[in-house]
Amino acid sequence: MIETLRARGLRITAQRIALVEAFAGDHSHPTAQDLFERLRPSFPTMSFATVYNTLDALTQAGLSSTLRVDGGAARFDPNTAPHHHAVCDVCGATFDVPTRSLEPDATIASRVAEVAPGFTVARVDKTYRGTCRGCSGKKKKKEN
Amino acid sequence: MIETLRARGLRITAQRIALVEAFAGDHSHPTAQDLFERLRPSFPTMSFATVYNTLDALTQAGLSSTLRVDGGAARFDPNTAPHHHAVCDVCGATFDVPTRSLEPDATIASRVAEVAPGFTVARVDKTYRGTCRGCSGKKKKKEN
DNA sequence: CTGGCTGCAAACTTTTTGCATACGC
DNA sequence: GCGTATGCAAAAAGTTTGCAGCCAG
Repeated sequence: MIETLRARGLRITAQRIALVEAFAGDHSHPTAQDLFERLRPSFPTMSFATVYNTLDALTQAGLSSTLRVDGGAARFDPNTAPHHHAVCDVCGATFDVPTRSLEPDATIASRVAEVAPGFTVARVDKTYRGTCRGCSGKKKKKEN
Repeated sequence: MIETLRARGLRITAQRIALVEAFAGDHSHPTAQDLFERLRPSFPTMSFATVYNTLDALTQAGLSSTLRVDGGAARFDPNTAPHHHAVCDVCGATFDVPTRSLEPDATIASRVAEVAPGFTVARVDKTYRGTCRGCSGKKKKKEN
């Protein structure tokens, strides 16, 4: 990841290394706040601006994507393999669900064409909504 | 829509009637701000609190759903028929794409089960990302 | 050395909340 | 009249921005 950033001509700072180390293997889809708090102990001066700046750089390099489900904070995802997401309606837990491809098939393309002529579908995002094991039986919080 | 609210024991105020009239047939997926500005001329005292309050009531009654794509404001959708969305990466235009059902099939259920044992999939949300007719050729704004 | 990066704080946007008042039922 | 909705304002939450100084290349 660091190497990719370097190859893009970006500067490799101690903060960026720390953020990449905290983020790269994290499949919990952390928010900017999560990462900020995780990094604070080692970098007491770390600021939100730097967290967002670095996540933005990673996103533009294709090393991270942004997840926006329900209200609240954006969640960042370092998984670069094609995948969709399963999100628990109760606790918000989010799981990666691998898939062969994010590319639309002909059926989708034609169905979209019916309602939006001239629209080119580049990618299909799917979110499976439901209830995770720990939350089954519990009530849904809020639709939002 | 009004009748459904009444049936739920909610009060039918002039503001709610106005909001429902402005919102019900709107397939542009307006934000709270959009609706607020549309209603302001007729209700100069209309407040955001009331807009959110009423949209929340509609959502809980199943008459509206909330769309969160990319950053920025939530977008509200009065379409209660099963459908997915096509969103333009450039201008953010959003189209409804009808579908037979939002329920997961067996393939999806088993794939989710592999990564999230005990997760019950209730509903599948799909977002087709791409470029609309007017924006083809133009650059993508921002990944977010 | 030099421009991109950082840290800080302040601004901004969107949404929520508290509370007194108004009004549908 | 009772109790829910409203309007207003202030606060909360998340993200962006401006700018002076720092440091990786």
